[in-house]
Amino acid sequence: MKPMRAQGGVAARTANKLKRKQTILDTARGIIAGGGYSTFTLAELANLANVTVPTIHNLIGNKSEVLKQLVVDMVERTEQVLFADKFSDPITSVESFADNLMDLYRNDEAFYKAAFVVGEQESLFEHGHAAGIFKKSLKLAFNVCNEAKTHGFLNGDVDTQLLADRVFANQRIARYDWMHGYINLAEYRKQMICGMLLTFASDATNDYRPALLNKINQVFAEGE
Amino acid sequence: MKPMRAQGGVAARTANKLKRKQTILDTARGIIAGGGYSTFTLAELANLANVTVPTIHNLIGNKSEVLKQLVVDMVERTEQVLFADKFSDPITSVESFADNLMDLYRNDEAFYKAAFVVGEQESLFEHGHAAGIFKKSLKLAFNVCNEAKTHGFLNGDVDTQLLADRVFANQRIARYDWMHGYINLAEYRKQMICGMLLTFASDATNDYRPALLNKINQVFAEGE
DNA sequence: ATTAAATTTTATGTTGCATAAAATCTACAT
DNA sequence: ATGTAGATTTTATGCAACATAAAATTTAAT
Repeated sequence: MKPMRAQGGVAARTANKLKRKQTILDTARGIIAGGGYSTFTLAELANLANVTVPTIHNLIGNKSEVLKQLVVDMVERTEQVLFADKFSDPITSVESFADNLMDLYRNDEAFYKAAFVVGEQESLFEHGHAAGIFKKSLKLAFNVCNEAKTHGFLNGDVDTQLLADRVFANQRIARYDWMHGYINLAEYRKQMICGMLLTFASDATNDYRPALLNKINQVFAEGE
Repeated sequence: MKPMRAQGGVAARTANKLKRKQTILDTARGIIAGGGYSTFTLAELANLANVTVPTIHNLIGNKSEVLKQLVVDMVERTEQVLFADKFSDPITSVESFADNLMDLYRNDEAFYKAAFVVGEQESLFEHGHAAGIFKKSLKLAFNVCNEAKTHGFLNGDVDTQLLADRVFANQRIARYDWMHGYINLAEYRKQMICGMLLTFASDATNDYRPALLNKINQVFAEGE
């Protein structure tokens, strides 16, 4: 009869492998957070993670793959913020969204910043991806616009999709300026809130607009 | 008496130098327009321009310098569009600004796109630079907002600087999506116009707002 | 303890940017 | 016409970073 062949420790190995992989990714995260995208090299990563470069290739893949992992991780965390609280009014929605985001980013600002830069450079935020963060965020914006219309805050003179596009766009440009180091986190919050609320103001009822503009001017003046 | 020393042909040499330099830059422009930022290497540039890599270093500088020259050239051309026509009303101003920009970019779309990507990657659009394109564009937006207020199109319930910031931001995010290949030139125009006009609508008088919203919905629906 | 498979490392290749030093060219003065 | 100083280009080389084939080592089940 054919003897049983040794199998190697498959399950245990797999677990170890995952652990080592995680160590490498954590180290990568630290490098990116510390010195930004440009200082990140496989050689340094290997060094700090106490492995060699080919090991990184073996466990994770090429440089691009390593970066992709980090961005996916970042996006997953960010997406949790997207599940917004129940809608009451645009001002509350926008403000709580902004504050949730700030709470998240404040923890590890350098990393989030760098991860967004990497995601942009590696083209990981394509608008097309149905499952991507772009589509998800846009859908959230659409829902808020829709609710705002339903609850009588808006006249409905502007196409809901158009309004949602602009609300989201105003959030993105503020993030863009933050992630490129043009503005700090506080300024990001300011511009995001002002941009989104100003967009709502364009179609707000005459009753609701003053509250929006009031809030906008108040946020704009904060810390001046 | 000390004999006159040979001087070398200084003036003629300088002229030739400029001509060769221009040839290299034009070639670089072609490469960038053709294959984008990532395909651009000094070796290929040297090859296509019929010089060697050190010559490029000698005449222009390192890779970053070459790219910078291209971007400066692009910005100069773009800035000419910024000297807007005389103000009459926000809709006309925004539309003619958009059309001027489109006319410029349509000529050599691939190059302009690539140049913006390069400028971003080489950090040439810093917000801080007083003489930079950011400050100039923002100033233009401010002037238009100011005129709009003076001419009675706006209520003046929103701080002019805040309004200008948002008008400009809406233009930038549309450009961003275009230069990264997410949207085409026609969509860039659409989003730019809708974004800017919607911003004006937030503070528009009740008399003027319908015209704005009408225009916005019309532009949004174009080509659907 | 043995063993087969998984894993890591050594050694090497490739590409791209950069520059020192040698070779060449250029335009003027005679 | 030709020599020459100085400008310009090229040859030769170095360096840094990513990538991978093949050899050496480790691992866990038997």
